[in-house]
Amino acid sequence: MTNRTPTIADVAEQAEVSTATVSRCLNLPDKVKPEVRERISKAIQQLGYVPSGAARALASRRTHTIGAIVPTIDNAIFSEAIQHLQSGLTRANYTLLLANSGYSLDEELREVNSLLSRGIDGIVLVGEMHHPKVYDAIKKHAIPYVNLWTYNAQSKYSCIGFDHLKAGQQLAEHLLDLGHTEFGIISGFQENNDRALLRFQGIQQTLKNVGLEIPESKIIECRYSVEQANKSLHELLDRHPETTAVSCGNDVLAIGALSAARERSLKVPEQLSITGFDNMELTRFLSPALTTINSPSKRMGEHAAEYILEQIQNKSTELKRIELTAELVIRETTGKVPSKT
Amino acid sequence: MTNRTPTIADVAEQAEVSTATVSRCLNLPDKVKPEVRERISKAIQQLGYVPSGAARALASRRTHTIGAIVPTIDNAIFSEAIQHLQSGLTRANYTLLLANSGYSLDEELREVNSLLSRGIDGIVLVGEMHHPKVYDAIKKHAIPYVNLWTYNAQSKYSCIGFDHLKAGQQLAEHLLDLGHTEFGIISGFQENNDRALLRFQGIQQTLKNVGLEIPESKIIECRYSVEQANKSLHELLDRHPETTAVSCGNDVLAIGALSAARERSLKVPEQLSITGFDNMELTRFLSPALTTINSPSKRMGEHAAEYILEQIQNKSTELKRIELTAELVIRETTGKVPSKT
DNA sequence: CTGAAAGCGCTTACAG
DNA sequence: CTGAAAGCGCTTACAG
Repeated sequence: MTNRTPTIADVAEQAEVSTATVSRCLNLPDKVKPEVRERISKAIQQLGYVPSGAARALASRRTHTIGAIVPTIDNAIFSEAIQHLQSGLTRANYTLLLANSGYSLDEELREVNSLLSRGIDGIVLVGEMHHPKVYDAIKKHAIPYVNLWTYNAQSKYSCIGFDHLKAGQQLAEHLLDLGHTEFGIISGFQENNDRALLRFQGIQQTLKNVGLEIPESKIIECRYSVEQANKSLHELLDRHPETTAVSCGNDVLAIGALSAARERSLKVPEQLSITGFDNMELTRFLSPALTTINSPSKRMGEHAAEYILEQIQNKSTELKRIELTAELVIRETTGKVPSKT
Repeated sequence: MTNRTPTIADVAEQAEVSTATVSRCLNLPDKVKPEVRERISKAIQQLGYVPSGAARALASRRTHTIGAIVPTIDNAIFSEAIQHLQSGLTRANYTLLLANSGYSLDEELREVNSLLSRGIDGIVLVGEMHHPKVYDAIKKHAIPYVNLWTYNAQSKYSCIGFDHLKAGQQLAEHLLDLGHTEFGIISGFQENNDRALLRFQGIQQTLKNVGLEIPESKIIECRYSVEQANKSLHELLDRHPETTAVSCGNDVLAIGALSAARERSLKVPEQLSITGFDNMELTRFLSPALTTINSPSKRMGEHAAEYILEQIQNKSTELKRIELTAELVIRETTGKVPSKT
C-alpha cells in the first residue's frame, strides 16, 4: 500500500481490468458486465478511491458544476431560491458554485469571468441588466444560461421569474383602492437593479393613470437594510408629514419603515399604510402583519435547476421564458386613508 | 483564427515563446523579462485567452478553491459569515465552494466527500460535531481545515468561534438577576447540533447552581422557523401558564415566540421575558427590541478566510484555536419577574 | 463487453 | 531568464 492517493490506474490494476473499463464502470455502469463491475467496486472500496474532479473535467470537458451569481446571499429571499436551485442540481449530481455581486455590475462581470475560467456547464444570473461583456463571455463559452428573478416576454435571453412592473401596479392599485393620494417610496438603489426600477415604475405609472405624480422628494433610495429604511422613513416624514402610504422596495425595508413609524408613534395602518415586497416568512408574524407581494423564490430556484439541466442534457441552448405569478398578500399594514381633519 | 477556444499553446505561438514561459508569465510574472511579458499579454488579449481551471488544477494539484459547509444559508447569521469568508478568499484569488447540510451529519459527510472529490485546497465546517468519517476523509486529503462557530480549548481540531456554554450562562444569569424562576426553553434540535446543545446546557447548569431545574415539559425543540417557534410557545404556555421567562435558541425562534405572546395578549417583558440568540440586524428594530447574544459572525468569517489562506501559504496544518467573544445585548424583551398576585 | 492509446491543457523540475 | 519534455488522472473514439 503506497502513501499517495489512489488513481484510476490503481483501481484498474487491483481489479485486473483496464482504466477504460473502470472509467466506464463509473460513468456508464450498464456497459460493464456485472461481475466485472463487482470486482471494480470492491477495488474502489479497498483503495478508498475518489476520482479526481480536475482530471475528469479536463478529459471530458464537463465540470458538472453550475455557476450562479446573486446580488447577495444575505437576504432570505435569495438564499431560499438558492437552496432550491442547489437541491435540484445535487439530485442530478451537479454542484452549485455560488458567487455574489453585491449589486454591482462590474463585480458581476468579474465573477462571471472567474466562473467561466474555472469551468462551469451552465450559469444563472439574477435580473436582466448585466454588463454587456457578460453576455459576450457567456455566448463565447456556449453554455446554458438563464436570467432569474425576471420575466420579460420580449427578452432575447431565457428568463424565469415574474413581472415586477405588474407587481408594482398591484401594490399601487391596492393603495389607491384604499383612498390614498399621498404616496412615499422607499426603494433599493435603482441604478443597475432592473427589479427595483420596474417595481417603482409599476407604481409610478399606475398613479399617473389617475393623475397622481410622486415628487422626487418623496422617493428615497437606500441600501436594503433595516437601519437604512428606518432612517429613510424618518427623513421622508420629516419632509412630508402629509404622507399616508409608503411603499417599500422589499420586506427588509418595510421592517425598517415599520420601526420608524413606531418611533414616531404613528399607528399603522390607521395613520400610515406600509407595503413590503417578497413575503419573507416572518412578515406574517410581525405586528401588524405586513402587506406585501409574494415572490415565488422557491419555484424560481427549482425551475432554474430544471431548465439548466435540461439544456445540458439536450446539448442545446433553447430560449425559454417562464412566467411565475407574484400575488399581492393583503395583511394588516395597509388600511383606509385617514380622514383629513 | 480558429473556432475553438484558445489554449496556452496558441498564446505561446502568437507570442513566439514556449508554453512554459506563458505559464510563468501567468503565475510568477517577475520571473519573465518585461518585454516578453508584454508580448504575452498582448497575445492573451488578442486571443481572448482564459486559462483552463481544470488543466491548471490537474497539473498543479491546487484548485484555488475552498469548500465550506454550513447547516443552511437561509439564516442571516450564516450568510453574513459566508459573505465575509468569501470576500476574504476572493481577495486572495480563491473561490468559495458552498454547500449546506440541512443540519444533518450524514448529509454533511456526503457533501464533504463531494467537495474533496472535486478538489479543494481547504475546508471549513460549522460546529465540532461531525460524522467520524468526515475527520478521516479530511485527514486523508491533508488539507487545512477549521471548525467554525465553536470554541473549545480542548479541541483536537482548529476552531474559530465562541463558547456557547458561556453564552447560555450569561443568558440565564441575566434572567436570574431579574428574579425569574419559571423558565421555558424553545431550542433548535439539539441532536447533531452542539451549538444548540451547549447553549441549552449553559442555561441548565446555571439554573441548577441556584437549585432550579427545568422540567422536560418546559423544553421544546423545533426547527429554526418563526412559525414553529410560534406554535412552540403556545404549546409551552398552554402547559405551563406560570412561565415568566422563555429563552429561545436563536433570534428566528424569538421572533416567533414574540408573535405568539402577542397573540395571547401577553405583555413583553411585563408578563413574559423572551431572549434570542445571534443579534440579527432587525432584532433591535423589533418592538419590543430583542434581548439577545451577539454572535460575531462577520469576524468568524474573516478569521476563517485568514486562517485557511495562512495554512495553505505555509503548507502546514497547524492547530489553532481562536476564541471570539459573544456578549449579551440587553434590550427590551427582558424585565423583572411579574409579582405574583 | 473490453483494451490500447491518444489527448484534454496546463505546470514544473531540469538543463542550459 | 527560457525551453523541451514529462506528467497530472482521467475520458473516449476506435478496434476488436
